[in-house]
Amino acid sequence: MKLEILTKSENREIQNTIITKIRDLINFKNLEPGDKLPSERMLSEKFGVSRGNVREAIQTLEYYGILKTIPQSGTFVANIGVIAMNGMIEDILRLVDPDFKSLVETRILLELKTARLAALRRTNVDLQSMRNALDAYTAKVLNGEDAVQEDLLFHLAIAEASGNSTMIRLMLIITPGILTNFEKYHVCDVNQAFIGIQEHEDIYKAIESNDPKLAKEKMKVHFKMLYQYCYNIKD
Amino acid sequence: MKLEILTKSENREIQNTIITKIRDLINFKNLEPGDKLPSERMLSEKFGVSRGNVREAIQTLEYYGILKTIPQSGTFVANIGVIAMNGMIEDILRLVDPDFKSLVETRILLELKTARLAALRRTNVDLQSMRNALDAYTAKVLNGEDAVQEDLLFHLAIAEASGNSTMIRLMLIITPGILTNFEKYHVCDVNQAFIGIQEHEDIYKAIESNDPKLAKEKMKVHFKMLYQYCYNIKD
DNA sequence: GTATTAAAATTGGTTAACCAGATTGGTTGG
DNA sequence: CCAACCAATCTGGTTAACCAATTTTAATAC
Repeated sequence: MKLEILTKSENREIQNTIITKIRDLINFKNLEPGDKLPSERMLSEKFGVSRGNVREAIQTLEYYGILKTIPQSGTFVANIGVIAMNGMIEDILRLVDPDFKSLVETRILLELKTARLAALRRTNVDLQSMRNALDAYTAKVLNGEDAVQEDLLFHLAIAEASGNSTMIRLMLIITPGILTNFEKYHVCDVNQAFIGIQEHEDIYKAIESNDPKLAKEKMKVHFKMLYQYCYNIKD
Repeated sequence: MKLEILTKSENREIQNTIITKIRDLINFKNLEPGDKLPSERMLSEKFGVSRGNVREAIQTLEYYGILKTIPQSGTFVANIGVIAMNGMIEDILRLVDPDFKSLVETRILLELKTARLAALRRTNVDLQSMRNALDAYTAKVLNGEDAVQEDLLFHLAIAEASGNSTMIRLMLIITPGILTNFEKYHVCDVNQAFIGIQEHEDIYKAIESNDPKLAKEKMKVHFKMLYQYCYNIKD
């Protein structure tokens, strides 16, 4: 049998076809929540793909809460109806690699909220880790060095201080895409870094003094440049 | 050798220890962005765990953009510095299963925004799929049936109409947790469903007439109950 | 005929062996 | 002395065989 290395997108295409087939199977067989899917081996044979591929597709659907596998027992349709399932799978299949614009738009949305929440909920420990990140950032900028990492850490510290575990998780999820695109489009500018010091200080002070409105406002100012830049990128 | 089935949390604990060890290794060996990690086989031997566990940990770190593996070549430290890396890994290790409160808080945040964006960007196709979901929802409610699925589809259709692929992705990611907790806490109430029809109609009309402010406002009304309910849950 | 129990088949999970491409080091021909 | 080439080795990716727990089936005792 011929073996070949699959690119990410090729592999994804296979996953999507398998997901489609699993969906069709559930619909055709009228499987209801709680019903058992055929075993991985049967599916791999029926679909003409390796069992590994089937497992991967199942894991994806499990990630989005559509299937539920129980060890030594089977894979089951989760407790959401067929209608919701079909709708969600449709969206999952349509998922594309995120574009820069949507990433920035989402990041700004998230961070305006985390800044606000941080001002309401920050503990002294949160405040200290924000202070540390901020000091490290300032030191590097004043020394003329690149400080993207310290910048990132400051923003993550704010997310931590927001006390919202889901938002932290979402921030971490979108961070790789943000970093990649920052590099690609050379967003970071040395000039901006200097301005950034004051902007960061303003945000910090607002959060320190428990002023949610001001914190959000200062974060908005901080993102103004980025916002404009992002909306000037060609679609 | 004894084999045993690991629970999800046990497996996660192993992953976290391996991630920690990889982080320590990078720090101790002063690996810089672009440097190559030892091979999976060497790591599995050095850490005393199976190669599969090592691969899983590497995949996690790759998911968050910290490592980058190239087939038939090796695993490399991604192009983010050690400082950012340490900060991010710390957050990743701290990640916990999301609590209901943070999920709802985040969902409301996201949906207020998607409603607004949908009012600005919706195409006629978007409008039609929203209409379909809405009609299905109304029909079921009027028939006295449970309509949680149709409700979900309507909200997903709005997210689609927002034209922001990242927000769609994040919505899908938090949806399983939302559904699980809705069941657990019996959030959905038949009384609310009737009110929901009008609220959904209001949101739809606002998006149809390209009124972002109104769309956000109507979405806020729609979430008012949920918001209060969520803040009354014990921490 | 029914309940009980044991054995056989089926399940998802795991692992060790294997694959082809990439890398590396040394060798050879110019 | 250097460039080109080749074979040995190392890499992540893949697969087939294996494991234990479960479920089903069949046989047996009552």
